[in-house]
Amino acid sequence: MPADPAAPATLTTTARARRPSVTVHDVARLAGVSAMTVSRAVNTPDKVPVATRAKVQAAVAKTGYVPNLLAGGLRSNKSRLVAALIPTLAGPVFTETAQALTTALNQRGYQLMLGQSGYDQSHEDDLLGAIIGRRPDGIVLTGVMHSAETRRRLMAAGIPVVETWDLTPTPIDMLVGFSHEAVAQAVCRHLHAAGRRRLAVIGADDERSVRRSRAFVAAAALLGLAPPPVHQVQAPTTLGDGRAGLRALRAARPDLDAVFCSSDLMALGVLTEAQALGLAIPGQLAVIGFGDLAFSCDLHPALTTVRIDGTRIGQEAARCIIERAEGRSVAERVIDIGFTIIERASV
Amino acid sequence: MPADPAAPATLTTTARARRPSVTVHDVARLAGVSAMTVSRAVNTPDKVPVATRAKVQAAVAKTGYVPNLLAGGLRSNKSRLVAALIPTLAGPVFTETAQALTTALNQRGYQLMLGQSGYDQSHEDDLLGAIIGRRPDGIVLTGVMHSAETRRRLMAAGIPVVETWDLTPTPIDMLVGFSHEAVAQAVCRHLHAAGRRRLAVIGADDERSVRRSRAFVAAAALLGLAPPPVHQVQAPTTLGDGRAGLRALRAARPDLDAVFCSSDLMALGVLTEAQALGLAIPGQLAVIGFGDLAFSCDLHPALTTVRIDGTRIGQEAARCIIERAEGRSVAERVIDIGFTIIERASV
DNA sequence: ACCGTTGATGTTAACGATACCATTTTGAGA
DNA sequence: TCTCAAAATGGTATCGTTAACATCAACGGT
Repeated sequence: MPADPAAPATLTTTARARRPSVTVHDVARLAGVSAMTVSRAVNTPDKVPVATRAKVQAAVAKTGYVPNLLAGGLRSNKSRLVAALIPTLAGPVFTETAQALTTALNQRGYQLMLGQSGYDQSHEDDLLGAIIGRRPDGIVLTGVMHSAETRRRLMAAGIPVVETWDLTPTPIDMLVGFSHEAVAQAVCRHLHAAGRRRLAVIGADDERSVRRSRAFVAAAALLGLAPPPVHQVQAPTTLGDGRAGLRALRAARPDLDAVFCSSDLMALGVLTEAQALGLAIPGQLAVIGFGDLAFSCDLHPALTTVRIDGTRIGQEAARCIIERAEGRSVAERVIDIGFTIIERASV
Repeated sequence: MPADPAAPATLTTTARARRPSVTVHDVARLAGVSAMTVSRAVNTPDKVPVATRAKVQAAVAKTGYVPNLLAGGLRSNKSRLVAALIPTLAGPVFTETAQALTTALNQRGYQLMLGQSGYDQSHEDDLLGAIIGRRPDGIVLTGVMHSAETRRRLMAAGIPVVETWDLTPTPIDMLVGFSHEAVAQAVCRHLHAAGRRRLAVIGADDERSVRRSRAFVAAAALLGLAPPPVHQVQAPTTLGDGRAGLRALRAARPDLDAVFCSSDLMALGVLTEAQALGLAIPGQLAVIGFGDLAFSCDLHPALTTVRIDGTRIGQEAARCIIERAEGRSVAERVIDIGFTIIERASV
């Protein structure tokens, strides 16, 4: 016997039925006011007398009304959406910024939309189209290296843009970051001041890390030191890369006395390898990392590293975007948040 | 001399001017077709003959047209947006899933919207309102513990929901996860089989970690072992928590021979503290973690841990949501992805 | 030559909110 | 009591797209 086609559809997950949603008009009717008043009571409660506001709120509660932000955004040209384009979520570096960004935006009623550009450039344009199509009130980018095409579209879209984690004299629009060259210089001087002379670098192959490595080598030359060998690995960096890096560097130069690692994770790798090798730190080898991840202060020995205030980057970026989204102008288009060398036990 | 007020406004970031955007109609006019044909050529190229498609594509390229997805979403009731609610981005645990989710969704033309609920419950409802207001095609939740109010609103909204990282016989809608109880049991048996008898736990105070700790204690009882002491710390867990945890546990029970840590980060803390204390691992103490983070295989000694395939969780969740968003039904509403104990050197 | 089918395209209206302007009510001051 | 500005509220049109339906041409089969 065939199943009765008139039987009620099984409850197991059928296609989403278009359910008639509750609109401002439904609420308005129930509250005995106009749709416009409902809109005002919901979005700008201050502009509505308490009595009216109460009526509307009661109606909202009773109907379970949730404003359709697609409709509102379309009409008002304000989506309350902010997009962030990051290379990857895998590295721990950007999570702090993403976290701060999300929190700061949510507090002000904005949502964060996440896009991962990857370290390759191929899909960046598709992604950008999908993002611009949603008419975000702002876009946060990581880094400053972008294809000419990307820059052009971004500027053409007229959306506020904040570039982060880097510094450039020619930002697309706004910028919150710091100088990777200055970091490398400071680290090199710090190691030199600590009496280290035979330096080396373990860096990644992403744009910003490469610039740190290069600036480190240049700074060493300026200090009259032997050119530090650079061991370069593929981003995102891992603990294993640090271990392998130390092995490789020591194979070439057994007398190294300091290593600058492009991430704390790799520095932990160096610490680990040193322990396995029975190498004393900082006695025989100084190690300095980059990023000051949460765990770095608790390592043994505690890791000396460069602290970047990723939270502040996220907060400032959010502030810039919100200012602009709400029609105010931003005085400082370029914010250099600097960095700090945190001296612990590994140097 | 005061600045001339009549000088052209400085270019520094004024409020965003409403710029007349390019619409389907502009493209249609240029291509000599109707708006509807443009829409079809853009969204369902297969349904349009090549000649027409070419005309439209040329016009799109010339005008720089970017479809307004707010408008499209409003009309078609398909936003191509998926929201993810996670406790925090800070812990490394969920990043793998978020990464996989983003990638899988982007590939199919969906965007991920991120919301951080925090470990407190207070703002969860505001956040939920903002999310539902955007009419996402799906919502991905972390964990299954949600307020009755949250569950009610979610079900009322009629949006496909995937709960992740946990198992329950009564999901809101769909679920991709594994049993924390089963993990704890397996770990306990594993340690027992390795000859360990005086076990302990360092766990976090979040719902899922607490259940692992409890199940571990229950499993120990079943094996006739002394009740393992549980050291509980606040989520998100850190390396320092692991160090402090080991110190605290050893102060109470100096003869411990195995510790189950609720995260690899804490396990690394235990390893670090053991090294500082001169405790041999695994000789004097076995350590097993949870999560199999990227670094765990490269530690010294390499960390034995429980691998959860976070990437697979993200991919399956994306698949479930997309299936439903595109009107198909999902056969398996509950997917148990299981777990694996990765045996390395620390047990 | 006729008819029904398929494929290509166009027309109209609607999704749900808010900007803009018009109207009504309120209340302070003369 | 009257006037007038400010406050409160309402009506209408519109944001840009696509669902739904309508139209028309092309074509194969009888």
